[in-house]
Formats: sequence, structure tokens, C-alpha cells
Amino acid sequence: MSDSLPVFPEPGHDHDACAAAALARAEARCAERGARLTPIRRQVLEIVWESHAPLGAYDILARVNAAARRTGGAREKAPPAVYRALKFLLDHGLVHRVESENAYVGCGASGGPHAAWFFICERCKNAAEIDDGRIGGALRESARRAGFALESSIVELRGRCPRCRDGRIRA
Amino acid sequence: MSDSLPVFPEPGHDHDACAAAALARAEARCAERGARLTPIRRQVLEIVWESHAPLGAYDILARVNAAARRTGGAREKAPPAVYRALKFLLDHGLVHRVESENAYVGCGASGGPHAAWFFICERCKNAAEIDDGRIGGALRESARRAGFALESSIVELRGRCPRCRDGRIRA
DNA sequence: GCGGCGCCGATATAGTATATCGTCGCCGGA
DNA sequence: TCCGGCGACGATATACTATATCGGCGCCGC
Repeated sequence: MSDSLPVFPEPGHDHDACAAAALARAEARCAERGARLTPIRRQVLEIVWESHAPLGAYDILARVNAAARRTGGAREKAPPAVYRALKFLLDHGLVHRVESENAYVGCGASGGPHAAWFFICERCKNAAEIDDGRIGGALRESARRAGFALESSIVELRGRCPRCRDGRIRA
Repeated sequence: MSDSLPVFPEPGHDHDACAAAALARAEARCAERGARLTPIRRQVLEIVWESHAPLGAYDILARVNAAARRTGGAREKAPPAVYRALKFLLDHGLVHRVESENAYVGCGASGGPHAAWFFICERCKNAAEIDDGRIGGALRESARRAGFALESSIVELRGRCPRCRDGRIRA
């Protein structure tokens, strides 16, 4: 469960399948917990999973409303609708917040609660969750030495993902 | 230079001296660099150093304007004045931004550029810089294994500082 | 002197997030 | 059946955070 390599999307990445799997995991987790994945919550989750790049709340809102305009005259949603959906998804571990971008990204893990640590590519903007026991060990050890009672940790590592480093690949 | 214990203020902490030392370091660094610590920049730095708790830009602005009202009728400053000062201080490594709070805190280090990693106490709100080589090692090693070209890192560890853990001390 | 530059004032606006209140629908208990 | 509670959502207003842009002023070097 620990120390798997981070999952920046590979060249052959089947994103539709990737997003579908995430939605299926979300359905399953909500079912387990008796939580309701209502239409707006599900739609926000689908939008977040349109890519591996964190998306801002107002970008999500714009897509929700664009979809509403396409499919018929439903009234525009207001910001609280999206923020409420995001809060639900955050509370249930289905999305993570990227603090350094005020943005939200789908949680790629199927397991239970876990720290949200990311590599974030400055070029393609994708974020990949880090699953590395040594980081956790170093953080816990540092806290222990300092007498600090660690409750949660934010780790956001910025740079270039394997595909974007060296500027070899266009996008 | 590495692995010193983090500096949450001790009970006997002489904060005036602490802030004065920070100001002196800032003067020295600006002198070295030929950068001008203008009155507004210096004032923002002093305000940030009023405590070890990160302060929001608009809180800083309010204190700047409160001081102006006390000392005479100078017109109120507008937000860009504070943001410009903060940018200068950030660029010169005199303050750090705490991403998870949209807030700013004085840099306690005298050395050159360094990652800004923090313990942040949820109770007393103080932030303490972490200087722990093992964290950096773990982050670099994790990036290396992932093929990720690391450019900068954000680490914000939330919890209870030594004085506030166990709820033993009032504030 | 005058041109360039850094700094700042001033205004406007963009971007992010929350408070509050009312309504509706569902479900369980009296 | 009716009622009460609760969760979800709509709607409006507002708070909080940050930046764009333009113009003026003072300093310095030529």
C-alpha cells in the first residue's frame, strides 16, 4: 500500500477508464458510508476528473453551468452549490484541495484516509499523489523530535513531471 | 546549519528582542543586496514580526492604517501597497507565505535561500520553521525515484506545538 | 536637462469563499 | 395520518484575497 510510484498519466493513459474507475470508487465509498452522491456532487466529481490538473472552484462552476446551458434551460448554479459539493467530496476523501493553487483534484487512492501529498508539474499542470512511506516517516520523526503533536500534513512539491522535464514533449 | 530544533517561542521568549533581531537581519540583507527597505516595507515587516503567527495581508493593511490614524492624518493605504511590500519581502527571503492560511510570517533564518517548511499550531496559531535535513532528503529521494524534477517544496505540518499539546497551558 | 528607473498612490476589478435564510422532500415516530 | 427533524439545495448578499493598470514623483547618471 505504500511507496507505489506516483501516477502521472502515462502516454497511453486511457483517461475515460481512469475517470470511470474513480467514479465507481466514489459510488462504492458513498454506499459503504450511507452518504448520498447527489447529482450536483456527482457532476462536480466528474468535472474534477476530466483531467489530472487541479481545477478551481469557479472553473468547476463554469463547467456546471455550461453543461446546464447545453442540456436545457436549468437556472445557473451559484458558488455555494459548488462549494457545498466540494466540501462533501473533501469530507469523504473523494477529492483533495491543492493549497498552493486554491484548486481541487480527484483523489486517486482507493484506500481509506491518507495524507494528500502531491507532485505538481509546473508545465502540464498535472498533479500526482505521492505515496512514499519515507516522507511520512521523516515528517513524523521531525515532529516527534520537536515535541509537536502532528495532526495533518500538507506537502506540495512543484517542478516538472517525467514527461515535461527537459522540455522534450510538447504538451 | 541543518537540523536545529524548531523555534516555537519559549515561555521566557523576549519577543521585542526577537523582532529587533529580525529587523536587523533584514537591514543587513538589504544592505548587502543594494535593496531598499523603504518605510512601508519596513513597517510591514515589523507588523509581521509582532508575533509568530502568520498574518493575512488585509490584517497587515488594517494595522498599517491604524498606525497611520494614530500618528496623524496620513491617507489610508490601499491593498496594493501591502502586496507590493510583501512581494519585496518574499523576494528577499524576509518573510514566507503560508499557503494553507493565505498568510505571511517572518523568516526566522539568517542564512540564504531555503525551503519554507512549517509546523503550525492549531491552537496558538504560531508557525515555526522546520530545519530538518531528513525531510529534504526524503523529498528529494521521492522525486528522484518518480523522475520528477523538483523545483520547490511546500511543507506545512499542522497540529499542536509543545506548549499547546495536551491542552495544559492556557495561551 | 532629460531619460530611465524604482517606488508609490489611486482606482478598478478579478478571483476565492462563506454566511444566512428559506424551501422542499424524505423518513421515522406519535 | 400528521408532524417534526434533518439533510440538501436555491438564492442572495457579502467577505476575503489578490492583481491590473495608469500616472506621478524623485533620484541618478549621462
